[in-house]
Amino acid sequence: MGASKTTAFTQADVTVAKYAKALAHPARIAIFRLLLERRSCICGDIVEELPLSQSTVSQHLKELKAAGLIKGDIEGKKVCYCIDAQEWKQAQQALAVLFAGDEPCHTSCC
Amino acid sequence: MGASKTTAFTQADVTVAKYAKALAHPARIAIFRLLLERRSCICGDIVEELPLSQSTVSQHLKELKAAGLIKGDIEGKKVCYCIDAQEWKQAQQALAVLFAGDEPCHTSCC
DNA sequence: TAATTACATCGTAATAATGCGATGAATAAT
DNA sequence: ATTATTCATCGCATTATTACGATGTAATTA
Repeated sequence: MGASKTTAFTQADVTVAKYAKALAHPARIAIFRLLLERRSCICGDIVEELPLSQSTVSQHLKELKAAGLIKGDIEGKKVCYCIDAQEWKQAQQALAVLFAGDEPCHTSCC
Repeated sequence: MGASKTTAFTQADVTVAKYAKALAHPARIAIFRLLLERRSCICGDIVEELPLSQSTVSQHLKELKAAGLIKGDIEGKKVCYCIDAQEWKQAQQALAVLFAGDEPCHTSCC
């Protein structure tokens, strides 16, 4: 196969997995960090920060945009990317389920 | 290609991406949630909770184990899985970088 | 010992992801 | 108008992921 059985899972699990998948690549993490650090939006300067070709970076940006995590506004001939604050808050809340209990395992086995 | 250029990225970014990748599937999210809820370890009861075959679940467990997020201890003929508390704390810290600034974008473009 | 149970692994098939060069579209500069 | 810049998209090759049945392994049970 190769396609995940998204039908049979919880909507919440699918959502969390979607966000995790969007961040499941070093390049996309780097892009996201850039957009977090320089709170202001950046454009294709991202390409120069990454060891990837322009087309590859564009593709990673597309995936982040598909997940809803970032937005891209056209500014003349440049494009300005920034984090979608609302969606990112939703993502944080969805991911927060995994950060709940911080206590170790109490059973005998481990 | 198909292989990510892990060489040219920050070690931190590679690490975060590794954890995100491990959680980038609804089945693995479901497994992880199960291990969080029932704080005690579970074994192949996981298979009955998921709409996947035993071999597929075993593969997902393998990936979570490869990322270091869970451990599996053999108990007779059953195997007991649980979250690796130490590694999970490291993962939380690594992922926390993305949860830093919660202020919206201040520039003109968005 | 033989049969059963609980998992892991192998083999296979289908799909997705990664990366890049080439091309295209739109705006800015000359 | 022509050229250059910025970015997106297409096409291709390569590798990774997902899924499952079949098989193997180790421990338990009959």
